[in-house]
Amino acid sequence: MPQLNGGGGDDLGANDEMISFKDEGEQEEKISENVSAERDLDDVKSSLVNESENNSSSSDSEQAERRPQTRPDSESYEKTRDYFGEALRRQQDGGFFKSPHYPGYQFLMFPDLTNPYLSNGSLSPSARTYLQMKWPLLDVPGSAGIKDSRSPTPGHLSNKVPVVQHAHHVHPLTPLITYSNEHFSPGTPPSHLSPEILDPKTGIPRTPHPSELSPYYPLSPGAVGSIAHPLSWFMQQQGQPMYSIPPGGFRHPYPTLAMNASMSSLVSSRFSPHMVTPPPHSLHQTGIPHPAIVSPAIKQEPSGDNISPSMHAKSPVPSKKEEDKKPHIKKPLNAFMLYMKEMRAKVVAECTLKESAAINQILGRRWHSLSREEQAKYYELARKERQLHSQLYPGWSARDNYGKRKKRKRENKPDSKPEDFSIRSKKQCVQYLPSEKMCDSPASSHGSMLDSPATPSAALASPAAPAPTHSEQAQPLSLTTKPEGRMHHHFSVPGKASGSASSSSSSSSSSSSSSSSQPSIAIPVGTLGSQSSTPILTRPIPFTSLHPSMLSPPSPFHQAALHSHHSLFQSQPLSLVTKPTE
DNA sequence: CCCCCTTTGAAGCCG
DNA sequence: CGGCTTCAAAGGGGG
Repeated sequence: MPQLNGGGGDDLGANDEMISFKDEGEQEEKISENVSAERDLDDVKSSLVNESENNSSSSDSEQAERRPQTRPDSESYEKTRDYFGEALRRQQDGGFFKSPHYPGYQFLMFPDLTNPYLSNGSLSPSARTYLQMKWPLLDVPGSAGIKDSRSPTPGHLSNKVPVVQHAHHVHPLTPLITYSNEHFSPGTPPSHLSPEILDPKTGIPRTPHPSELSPYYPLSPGAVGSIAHPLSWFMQQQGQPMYSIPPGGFRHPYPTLAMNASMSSLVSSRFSPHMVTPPPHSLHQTGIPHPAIVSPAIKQEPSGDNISPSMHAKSPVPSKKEEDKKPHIKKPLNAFMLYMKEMRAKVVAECTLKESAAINQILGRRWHSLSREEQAKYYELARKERQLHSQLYPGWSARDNYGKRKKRKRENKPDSKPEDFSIRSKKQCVQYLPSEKMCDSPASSHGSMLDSPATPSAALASPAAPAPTHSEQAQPLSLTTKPEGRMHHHFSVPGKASGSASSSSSSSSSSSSSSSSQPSIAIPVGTLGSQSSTPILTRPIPFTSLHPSMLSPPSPFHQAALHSHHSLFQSQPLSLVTKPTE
């Protein structure tokens, strides 16, 4: 949330833009450099591409770099191209945000299964598949095209969609939208809701039609707030409803927000009326006092009964019983996660790879390749989500989930014994990058747009607000993977970060961008070694398979840090290798 | 069966 | 205030 402040959470709009611009300018010292850097990147990339890409035509790869899409079909390419072109034009016109994103809002209404934030709400498998559809929607035209060919059309899916879950989504969303508005202070009356969305007649917020939505986006650069709505929809469509409220649970946390009804109607109309009905599992429909209270998970948390009164208080470490009872409220998704959700299916479809790790790498790359505008969208979405989340779950704090995760991933293991660590290390280094190589489109992508700065969002929310350019620069080299990324975890003790861990991690972290904890960047060998990462490729991917583009470095973005990182990268080019543990 | 892996970002915790 | 850690999604792979 602090970030919000920076961005001026409330007013996303114009200010954001301004800010973002500023950032860029401020960014470090050098805008000009950035530009040059971009060029370099392009060059580098192209060179890399050529080198790396044996199979795929270099030309393709190049193009791919410029376009976000990965291995799009020819059609998709063109579409994309057009799409971007339009975006550019619009930008030029003066509106950053004007670019039409997510044309497919229509799909938004997917029924989602359960509240995304609830752990319980896990999607059924079908749901997941379902998700795939989502991206097509979101996706830019190009992608959609692709999708069609390869995967079932969304429409089909939608049909398939189980009636079961969706109901939740619907309602939940509404709240999002409304809240998402500008600031939605908890107390904010519905009236504040963005006018755009509100129904003129009733004054009630209405769900934007897909068609309507898209327009909004482009329209108001300044009115970021307004955008929020669309975004929220967008998100949902992606697969999971952003904030779905437990079916029964809180249906009306904010009764005032009539949106629900309207929205639901929309959805229902699109999908099936049935959807509206609450699913059986809705646990506490009635019982829930606070919106914040979420129903316990249907699946995961059996106990799910109601949430103890304390819930909104957020008991940090309740007894087990309590924990069980407490619904697990998930963290709001950050920009990247949102992006992942959206794009994952696409990437998967394009690539043969199925492993999430590999896909995520690609996604990470793509993320960097996104234009700021695009990223900005996600940042905003994320911001809105956070806001919404906060409203929905006022008492919730991220810490509530600490320790809840199954096991804390890495660290937990018994601790930071060196042994453990070594173990872990073995896998880390592996690069999952898919052999498909093409899958990920390279970076520069819209590059053309890149110049334009400012990600509003960046300014707003994301601290990182990255300038894509930087990242790109780094990319080329980055073959490396991040070795250490998780290494620290080993060291650190699960419960609390162990000091030792920190130290070790620090090395990595240092390399890493400022904001991001993870060091995605390649670290100097020495450092790595300390961490132990042994780069063993557990799943070795043939080099050939790897594309440079895919490998892009992690997150360079972050302003100042970037530069430094940047240098690092160069110095240390690939680490694919890894070094043996210390 | 569960965790790991991987990505970025946000938030929390700790010093 | 800075650094480090945890968690969010996702799904094949591995133990």
